[in-house]
Amino acid sequence: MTHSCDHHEQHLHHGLKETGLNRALGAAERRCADAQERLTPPRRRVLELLLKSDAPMKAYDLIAAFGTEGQPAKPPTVYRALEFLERLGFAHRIESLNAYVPCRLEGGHAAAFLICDCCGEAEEFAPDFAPQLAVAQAAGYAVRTVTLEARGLCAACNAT
Amino acid sequence: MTHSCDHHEQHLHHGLKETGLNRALGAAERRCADAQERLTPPRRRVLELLLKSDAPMKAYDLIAAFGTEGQPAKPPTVYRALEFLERLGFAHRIESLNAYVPCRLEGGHAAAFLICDCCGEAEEFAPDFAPQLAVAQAAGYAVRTVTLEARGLCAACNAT
DNA sequence: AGCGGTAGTGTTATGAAATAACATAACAGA
DNA sequence: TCTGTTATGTTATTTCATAACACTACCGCT
Repeated sequence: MTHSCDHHEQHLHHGLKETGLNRALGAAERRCADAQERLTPPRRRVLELLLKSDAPMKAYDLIAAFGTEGQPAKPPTVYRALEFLERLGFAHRIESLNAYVPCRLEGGHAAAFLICDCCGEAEEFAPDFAPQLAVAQAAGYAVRTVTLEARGLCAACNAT
Repeated sequence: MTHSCDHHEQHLHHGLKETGLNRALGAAERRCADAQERLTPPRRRVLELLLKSDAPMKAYDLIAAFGTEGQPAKPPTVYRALEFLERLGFAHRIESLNAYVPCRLEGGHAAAFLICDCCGEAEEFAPDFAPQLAVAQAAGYAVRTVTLEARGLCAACNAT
């Protein structure tokens, strides 16, 4: 993912290294087992790439990075893995960027993001959708999923 | 826009007919004049198509419907018009659908939608983002725009 | 072990969404 | 009228996503 600022260093998510990565992948394995789902090699690989990344990744970034020797994946391979990861709550799609991030939160799975238009970072937070759900209820809607994307400048980029 | 249900009749937004359409376009003209902007023919045409539609329209729906004698527009024509309409607050993009709707609200311009996955209708509402903005503030984010999209079933589709 | 169903993958091709780049035209102000 | 700016027309390309179909791996059954 690109970023137009020059102070990328100060930012929060630096992609996981060995230890944290293995822990996260292990946790995913376990949650798959619990759900009677399989974290197959391509799915695991895509999750790994997302976890390693500092910022949201585009589908074609993942496609390019997929192979360990530089060979790209075929698009459906990655899109199918992303679909799975989203379904299990391991990843989220950021609609306004056409990009994907690994889920950084524990329990809940409604997705909400603070997205920095300068450095490209996307910070996930646990949203409180109470007022919006009240509106939905008043309108008779049965809500299945809610996503919220707030665009602006992160603290570091705003300071510069 | 497509819809999978068979009770499309009961729904709320039926696209504007002559009178309402002219009123809405006139209002847009006036707001442009106030803002020292120009509602040029292609911009006006795209806004007209959005206002007439029952449901969110895809960019290529607009491209196809643009010419009065069936000739399509060129993509940049429509995309530029949409960019303008969004900038002036006359239209919104629904990210999770890659589609556009005319703004149905008066004052505020943060966009929030209840989207029916069955019939394809998108109902705009005036969001109260207080809890989310509190989170943003705590994180030091300077928020520029917020969009919220709630997917589910509208009252009519849920009943069936 | 052998069988059959379901879920997952590989592959080719194509479709849908959006923009780059550059030429031309319309308009407002000096 | 000249000039800068904003908008449009046009060609081509890039980016994003999925359809369709053949093949394979795995699970539960008898």
